[in-house]
Amino acid sequence: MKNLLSVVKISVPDQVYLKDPETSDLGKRIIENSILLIDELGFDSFTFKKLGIRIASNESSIYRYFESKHKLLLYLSSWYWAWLEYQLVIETFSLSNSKEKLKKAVAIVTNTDAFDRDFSHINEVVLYKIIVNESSKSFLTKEVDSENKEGYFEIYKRLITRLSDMMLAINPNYEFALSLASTVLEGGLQQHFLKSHFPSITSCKNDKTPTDFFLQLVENALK
Amino acid sequence: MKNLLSVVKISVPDQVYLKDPETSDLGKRIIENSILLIDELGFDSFTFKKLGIRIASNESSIYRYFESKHKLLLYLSSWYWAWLEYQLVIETFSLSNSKEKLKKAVAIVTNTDAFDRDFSHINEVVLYKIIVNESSKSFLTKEVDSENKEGYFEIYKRLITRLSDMMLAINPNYEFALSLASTVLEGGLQQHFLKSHFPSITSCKNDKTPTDFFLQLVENALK
DNA sequence: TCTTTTATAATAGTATTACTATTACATTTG
DNA sequence: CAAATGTAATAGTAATACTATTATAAAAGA
Repeated sequence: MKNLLSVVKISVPDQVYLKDPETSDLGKRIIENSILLIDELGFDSFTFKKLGIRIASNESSIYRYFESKHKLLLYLSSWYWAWLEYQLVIETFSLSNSKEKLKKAVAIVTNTDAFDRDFSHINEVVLYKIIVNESSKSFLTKEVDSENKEGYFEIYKRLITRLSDMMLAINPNYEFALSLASTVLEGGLQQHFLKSHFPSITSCKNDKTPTDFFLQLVENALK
Repeated sequence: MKNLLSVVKISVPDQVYLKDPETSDLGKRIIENSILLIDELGFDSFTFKKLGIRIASNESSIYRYFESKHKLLLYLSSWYWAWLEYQLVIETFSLSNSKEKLKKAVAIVTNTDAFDRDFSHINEVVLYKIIVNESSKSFLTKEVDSENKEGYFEIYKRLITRLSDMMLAINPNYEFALSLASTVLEGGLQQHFLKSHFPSITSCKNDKTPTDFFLQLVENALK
């Protein structure tokens, strides 16, 4: 897996950055350490100044890459969705059975498969924690509609559409495929969050994963 | 309904406020107008200073009631969940059939019933918009765990537990009742959000409501 | 009635943060 | 080797969340 990934570059919509962070050493340090620092401090307390100190660079140098910390969050989110989409495609490509395909897809999207992959400077395990805790903040803003028009959420929407298509392949008459797909994706994040912070309102524990829950839910819904 | 509600006070955990806003005229104006202003500006751009100007009072007077704008959001969220719980209880109380009970509960929680109620100075229609767009910000913080210990999310959790119990009444062997209940509650908000901002990734339109989707989903899950 | 106490509100701040304007240095290219 | 460009640092500004202190009004007690 590592070898295969090494020739692939996850591509993020270029409207979210001013300068592609993949093109310089500083850029890569910005991405690598912003993930770690957002995880440590939470997105609200995270600032470019603090990041600057951490990477022994200057706040304003970071502004050369990202217009704001909000755009950085958009970058990280898009990167994650792109990475998930990539996994979804390659891991289901060879499967001929529609049901097996969907099962694999749900498992990937609800993140049970341990993250044994390692992609360059990006720590996917920590990035996943950020996605669980912070990703909704990327669209829960007054600017969603204009940012959506700018294409910032294309990968996210495409991922949901793919999942939805896999559901329709099993039952073309199911009329809520898109809603079920978006529910599985966000619901997966939610159940992981509940497991960590509100265990009393989730059925998921070590032996009963969010993936188990959603696999069963999807199967019954499509019957 | 109006008459019944007029003798009931929705009660919110008293840790979230410094002074109960229901006990003074200024307090009521704070609640009434914060709902309208958060809806207009979004929570991020909302400030106590702007609210002060709107209610012709001072920023610091508002700090007498709420320690921070985050606590105010916790207040508004708790109020909404308490109000939902109240509806859930009274509207399902007289129903003897478990299935009918659950159907009614899912409909209330996913908010299809038009809001024909009017509760004093609080505009529930606008408050619902705030819940859809901002409520997750009340727990997606680094302080969740400590605030959870303080009891800030009790009503929310109790609401989910109630819904879960109604599911178990129909199928006591279903092992994901809590997860399904939390998925329905948050998923309902999510689908309403998608309808407004990302219509391409939801199946819900005017004639196909989130309630329709979740009613079917829950029914199939509990079979 | 007058005084003390308490509730309520206003003034005038401070510290921090997001962000910018400008300048300096370094590297590449012709 | 000079011009152009990429990269980074300095030193700010405006706005925000929040606080310390003071003023005013209402209520309660003597």
